[in-house]
Amino acid sequence: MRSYGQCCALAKALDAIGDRWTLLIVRELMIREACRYTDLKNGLPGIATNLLAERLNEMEQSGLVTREAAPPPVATTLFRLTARGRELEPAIAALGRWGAPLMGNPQTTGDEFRDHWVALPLRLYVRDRRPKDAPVRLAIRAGEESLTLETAGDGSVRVQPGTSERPAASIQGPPHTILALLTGKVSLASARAKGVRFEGETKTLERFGGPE
Amino acid sequence: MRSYGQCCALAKALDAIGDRWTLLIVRELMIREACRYTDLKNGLPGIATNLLAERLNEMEQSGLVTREAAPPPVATTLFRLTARGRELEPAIAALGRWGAPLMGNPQTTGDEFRDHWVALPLRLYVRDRRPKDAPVRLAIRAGEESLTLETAGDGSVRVQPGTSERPAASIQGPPHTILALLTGKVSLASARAKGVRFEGETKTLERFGGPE
DNA sequence: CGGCATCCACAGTGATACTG
DNA sequence: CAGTATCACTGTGGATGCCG
Repeated sequence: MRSYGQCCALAKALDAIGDRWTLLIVRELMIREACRYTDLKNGLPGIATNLLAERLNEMEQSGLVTREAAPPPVATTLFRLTARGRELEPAIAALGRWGAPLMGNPQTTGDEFRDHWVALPLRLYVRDRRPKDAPVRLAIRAGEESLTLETAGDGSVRVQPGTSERPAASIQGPPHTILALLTGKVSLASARAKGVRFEGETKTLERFGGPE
Repeated sequence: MRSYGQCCALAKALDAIGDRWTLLIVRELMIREACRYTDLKNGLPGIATNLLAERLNEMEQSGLVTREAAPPPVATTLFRLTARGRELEPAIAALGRWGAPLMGNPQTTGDEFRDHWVALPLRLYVRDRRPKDAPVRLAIRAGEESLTLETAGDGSVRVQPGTSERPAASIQGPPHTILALLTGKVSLASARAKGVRFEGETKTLERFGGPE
């Protein structure tokens, strides 16, 4: 994109990440840590393959992304965010908070949905209300996506792709109902009515909540 | 712009404000409160007039901006942010923080600069370290722009365009040196060496600082 | 002068096809 | 799998014109 050519921090940020698709690529890499080209393409429905390639090159140039050749078992290139790229998290959180009211039901809007997208709001909005208690691990199966949520000890939670070993509890169901349950927007009873299956100590659930 | 068509809060936010120039228009309105078309055009060097008109229409449609006919002394349309538009402040702050390291010296980069732009970082980054003390008003003349900075009582500061009545102190000089002085990045002595003139109680200055 | 609308050259985008 | 190539289309920037 053309630079705005303005000596302003916001304009400079937009010069770097204001291009179409760029912030969504950051979103994918923030969720998945290391991605193959094809993972990115699947996680970004609607992107043209030439644009994805072009953006990845630009983002590598500007120090947001690194490209590494994975050893034989994988034998492909992996894309990762750099530290500088991960520093976009507060901006993405703020934009996501602002954009949340604009989301409609994907059934009626026809919007694309990917189960793994729920990892981002989980990471950004779910708080550990008792950070000093013993750490807890939660197994989540949101749609077809398996995630592990664990308390980080500072009030935040870590969300990793994959299944967990010996979780304190497990939740399975539609992604956005799981999110609503863990941020305290719906009760366990009404989440169950919407298809959520919860196994384990109920009071594990009380440990989690939304912001503030 | 085309919608991403994704059921994701970030994608929805970008659908609304991801267009080129849109966030910079929000920046202008956040600094100036009420703007004429021409004020916006002057504050956004490089924008084509048709694009400014088009963006303002889109932003009015999507509820970010209102247009009001000012009464006879002014006799022109004024553009303002709606409450929803002002809610973008955290996102703009986060992006600005991220973009700040990318700013170079406008002398060498050839970037455009407007004195009033400094009001945004002043408002976002300058903190009142003793919110419980009596409120204080500071007269600032950054380049050719007159601003009033006053403590809000909650640790933040308000920054308004225009001159102040009976300020506790006054600062005059190059915009970014004034910003560096008020966020505590440079001492009064070295700010003076860079062309800042400060009048009033020196300890007024100690009341202010950057984030954290 | 303030607030656009119109026109044009060109850069960015999206769909598809093709390749090592 | 990880792209590159092609091409129609849309968005952008610059200039200019119009109207109260």
